[in-house]
Amino acid sequence: MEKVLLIDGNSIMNRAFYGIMGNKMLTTKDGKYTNAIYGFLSIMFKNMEEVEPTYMVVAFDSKTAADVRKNIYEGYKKHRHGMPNELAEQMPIIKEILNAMNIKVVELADYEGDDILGTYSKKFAKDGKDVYILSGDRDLFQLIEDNITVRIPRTKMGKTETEIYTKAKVEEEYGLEPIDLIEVKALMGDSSDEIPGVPNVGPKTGTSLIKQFKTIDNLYKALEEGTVDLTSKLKDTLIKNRDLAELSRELGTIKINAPIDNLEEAKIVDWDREKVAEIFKKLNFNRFIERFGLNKEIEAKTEAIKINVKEVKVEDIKIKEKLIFYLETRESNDETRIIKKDILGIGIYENRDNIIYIKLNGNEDIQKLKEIFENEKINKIGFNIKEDYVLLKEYGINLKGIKYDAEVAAYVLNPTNIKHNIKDISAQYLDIDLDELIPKKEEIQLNMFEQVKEMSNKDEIGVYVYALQKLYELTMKKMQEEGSAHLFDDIEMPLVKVLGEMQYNGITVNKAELEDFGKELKQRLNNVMKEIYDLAGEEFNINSTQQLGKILFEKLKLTEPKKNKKGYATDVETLEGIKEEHPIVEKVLEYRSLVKLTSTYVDGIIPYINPKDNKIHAVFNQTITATGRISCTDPNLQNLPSHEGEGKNVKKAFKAGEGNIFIDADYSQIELRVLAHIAKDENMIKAFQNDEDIHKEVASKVFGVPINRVTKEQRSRAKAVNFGIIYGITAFGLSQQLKIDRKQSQKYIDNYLEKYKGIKTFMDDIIKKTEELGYVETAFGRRRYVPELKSNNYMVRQFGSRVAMNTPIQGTAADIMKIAMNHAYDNLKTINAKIILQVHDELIIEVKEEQKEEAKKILKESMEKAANLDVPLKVEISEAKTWYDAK
DNA sequence: AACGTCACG
DNA sequence: ACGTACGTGACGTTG
Repeated sequence: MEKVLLIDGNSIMNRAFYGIMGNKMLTTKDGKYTNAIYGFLSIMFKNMEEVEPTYMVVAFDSKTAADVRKNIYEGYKKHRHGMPNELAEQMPIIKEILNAMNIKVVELADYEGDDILGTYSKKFAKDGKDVYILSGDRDLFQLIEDNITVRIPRTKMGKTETEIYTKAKVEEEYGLEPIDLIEVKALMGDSSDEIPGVPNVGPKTGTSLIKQFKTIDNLYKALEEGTVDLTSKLKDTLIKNRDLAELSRELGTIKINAPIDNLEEAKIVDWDREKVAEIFKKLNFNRFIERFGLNKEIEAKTEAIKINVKEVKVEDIKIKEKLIFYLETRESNDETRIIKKDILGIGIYENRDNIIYIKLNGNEDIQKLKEIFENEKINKIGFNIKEDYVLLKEYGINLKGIKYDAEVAAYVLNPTNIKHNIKDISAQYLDIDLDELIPKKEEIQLNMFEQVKEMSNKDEIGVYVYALQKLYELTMKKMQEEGSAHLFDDIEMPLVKVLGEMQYNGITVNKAELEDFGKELKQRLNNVMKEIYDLAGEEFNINSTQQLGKILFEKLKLTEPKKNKKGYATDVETLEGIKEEHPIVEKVLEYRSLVKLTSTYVDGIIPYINPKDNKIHAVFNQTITATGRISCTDPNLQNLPSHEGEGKNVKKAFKAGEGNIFIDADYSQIELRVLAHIAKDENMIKAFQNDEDIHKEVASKVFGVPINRVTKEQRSRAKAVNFGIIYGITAFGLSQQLKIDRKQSQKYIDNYLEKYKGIKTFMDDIIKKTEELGYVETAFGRRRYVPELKSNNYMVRQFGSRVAMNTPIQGTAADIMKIAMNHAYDNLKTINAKIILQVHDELIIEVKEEQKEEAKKILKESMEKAANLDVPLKVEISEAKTWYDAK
């Protein structure tokens, strides 16, 4: 007899997610969860082997399926929380796999998975087939008949077993026929689905009633006739709750009338093996690939895109309009270099049939490409071109015509993606595993006879330029579709060379001065350390928060703060709170600030001073932050001390070169101005148009005092509120910041949003919009996806809404600064002034003293005209010989 | 590798 | 009843 396997998709995915593969969280290379998919397939394959079906259906709940029963009874599955994201993201993939296997997947708007299975099972059974239902849910037992069985997977000692429920087994276990289970459930209810049932009737009473009366209709008929021998209490409850019983029966009855006609569609046919192989490969399901012999399909696919790389001599290269290139490099130990790499060769994509590799033997060969690199008309297309720019600059070559950078493109498409190499980006956007296209190195060596030594990776480089070309086509199109082409072409790509310049230019640091400062700090550090040991009565590692916590809170018994996750909290805030209790606390704070200074800002920075030019060439990253800001590393010059008295001295060692001077330009209140503009808030726009002190202005409105009566204290509180607004304010956050109670801070917020109505509207609207679209945008079309807003975790959702509020503000400000940098770079070229640093709203250039006035004018104008907002952009300018003195 | 801490906008 | 302001990078300790 023909056999039918019906699978409860949601139930089995759930089982697989939570239990069956639970101990190891399987993920793909890019961190996507696959454990439920893997578990589902394992269970499915096992059951296919055991059942040997000729028909198969997998049923899933549609999003709105439960609504039908909810309309009957609003409590139905009311508190059922949605599946966790880690599981939800696996659902579309399992469906994709089933489709590739040509297994019938059914999802119907008004029917839950159970109803679909119910309908199929009855229809197939009527057709004379043996039906096997695979589910983790015992509710399905009501469907069991002579030729319908239910199979429940169970884990036992790490092994998956199947429990088989036939009609006989149900009768043995429940003492009832399967169909009777509907009636029992109607009486006893079901807490997991939130089916009410009759109060005080549990499985025992329910079962015995149904054994006696068979159905609840019979039961009630008997009750009406008074021919029942039950306790009066039970009789009363049953009579009183007849509605509930009948309602529960309706809810708990699996429907068998879903609109399904064509059973033949469920007939098993061959897989689309190529598709299945591709998906398994992507998911790293190597055991399944092995088991089903899918290697052939995978090999066939990679064979189809085999890449032939031709080696060409540098003299023979001719490039007309675009250079799609990838530099082959090797680590260099030369301490005087900025990019510590040597160029070994270059890969160039001419067309699909001409993928070229050129071996470059030293500077002489590299210079032969100078004309091409410096020809502005030849569009440069590459990967992480900023580094190429600096590297080539060290070879005396000015890379021009930078058109497209795949890393930057990937960043524009999704700034929260943390992929920064061509392999990962290709895997993501092209669905190609570059490693598979690169021939194994051993093979090369076999064919290379004696030239093993200077072995080049020509094939690898060839694969990279092949991928580059593909990425170029695909991502440019994608950016156009998404409306971010302008951001990419006119803001991000021109910025590549500016950031390269900044790194190449560097900033002069007086090493001796910094070392002297370090010596002084270390002496003081020693003294403070001894004092702490004295006060503690023992030596310990003050850097260890654990040891420090023990000393402070166990040995010295200082008031223990509530804050502790793993041990005691010992951060500034906590220590400030117990400063009065013991003199050691103040010493610890001093120690901390001295350690920070020496380790991060003196000892941490000195190794980065280039011995050849006495400069630090910090790296400015363009593809890191979620909002579009630039970040800085090796070392980070964007967080040198500048508020705290002592630490500021570090900046004294940062000096303009001989005969030069720094010009420091600062955007005044750029984020609040951006907020005023995008929120179109009348009051705030007016304040900026009149060039008023915005914090004072806000204080006046929030505290209801005339502007000339605002106290310092009020202004400073208003300033904190302004910051809070930008971050996506919470009453708690503000209360912490201002050390006031929540009610008070809530009042400030309410007042603020009452006075600045436009901002209130903006905040509400942007959250709604972000939720709808799944992403939020800056004024220049930079997108940030905010999946957090769809989380089932309240905290995560709250975070998502703050992100939705903050990103357009911080991000638009970042966009404006980038535009300003591009303009400044272009406009300052004529007077040979160099941009050397950017600190988010601050830009520092270095220029010959004679040209400082002109430089100031150009810089100020470039920044103030960067964007045309409803409020003016204001820039404050200063000049100084050291960074310390700037501002 | 993750956490705590602290420096910046 | 829960645990919160946004965005970074670097250091040292600890597992």
